[in-house]
Amino acid sequence: MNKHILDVPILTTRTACNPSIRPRLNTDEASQMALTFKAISHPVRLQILDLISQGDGLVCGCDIERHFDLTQPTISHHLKVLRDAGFITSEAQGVWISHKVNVELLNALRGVLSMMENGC
Amino acid sequence: MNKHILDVPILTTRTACNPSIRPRLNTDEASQMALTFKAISHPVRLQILDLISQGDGLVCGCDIERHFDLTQPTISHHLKVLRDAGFITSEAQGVWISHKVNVELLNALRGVLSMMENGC
DNA sequence: CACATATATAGATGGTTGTCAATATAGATG
DNA sequence: CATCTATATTGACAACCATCTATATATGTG
Repeated sequence: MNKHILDVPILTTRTACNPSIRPRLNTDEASQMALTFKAISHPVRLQILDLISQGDGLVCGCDIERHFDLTQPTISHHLKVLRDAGFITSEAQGVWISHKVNVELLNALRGVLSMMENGC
Repeated sequence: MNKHILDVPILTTRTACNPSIRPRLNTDEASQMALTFKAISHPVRLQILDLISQGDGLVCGCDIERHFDLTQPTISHHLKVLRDAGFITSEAQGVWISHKVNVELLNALRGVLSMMENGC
């Protein structure tokens, strides 16, 4: 039961240890998904997402900047990365712009991780 | 109800739009988590993880290489990244090394995403 | 023991990313 | 309208990353 599939006689010239596995993610899907994960693969962006998720749709850039030792353009850049990847939506409210988390995307990512757990 | 918290009189010199939000992730936690997400922020590594998750602990490197147009050292590198981040464990089984997915880590990541959804 | 196969390591290189300073835009208000 | 505040854009630079080629290690087999 703990033996490798190659313990079976090989007929082809090219060895095939476990020929039964097939990619479920095609290249395009995997690339898209990688871009999505990349957007939250930065400590500052994770913390920004953390902050925004607590704000009930009422968090502006200046609320965020206050928590970091980074310049305004850098925070603006990170917000853009999160927005472009679909993690947040931003809406102008007079002078400031309020941000909120896109719950659907986070939920979809949880589904992907779940698939990798089950193997099916 | 849809008004910003700054609609309240300001007493300090520095404006505070939404002073109530606080980071729940400290810098170390966020950095660690970012490294973890970074490991799956690459299309090839996502596809490798996908393949390994289907193999029931019986997938070797050669099973993986076959699915990509990449050299063996490159696949070996990606496997190392996944292993170092804790996504897979690898066990020598004679000539080959069989890989399996670390379900606990995937589950923990789902918990993080869940926290970002709820805001609590 | 010689050789084939699976995997790892080292070093080089081109591409991407995070950050900053400087500047621009645009809404609100005295 | 002049000014302040919030945000975006641009361009530069250093750090990091993915990939390759070449080579090494180690296990199994004739």
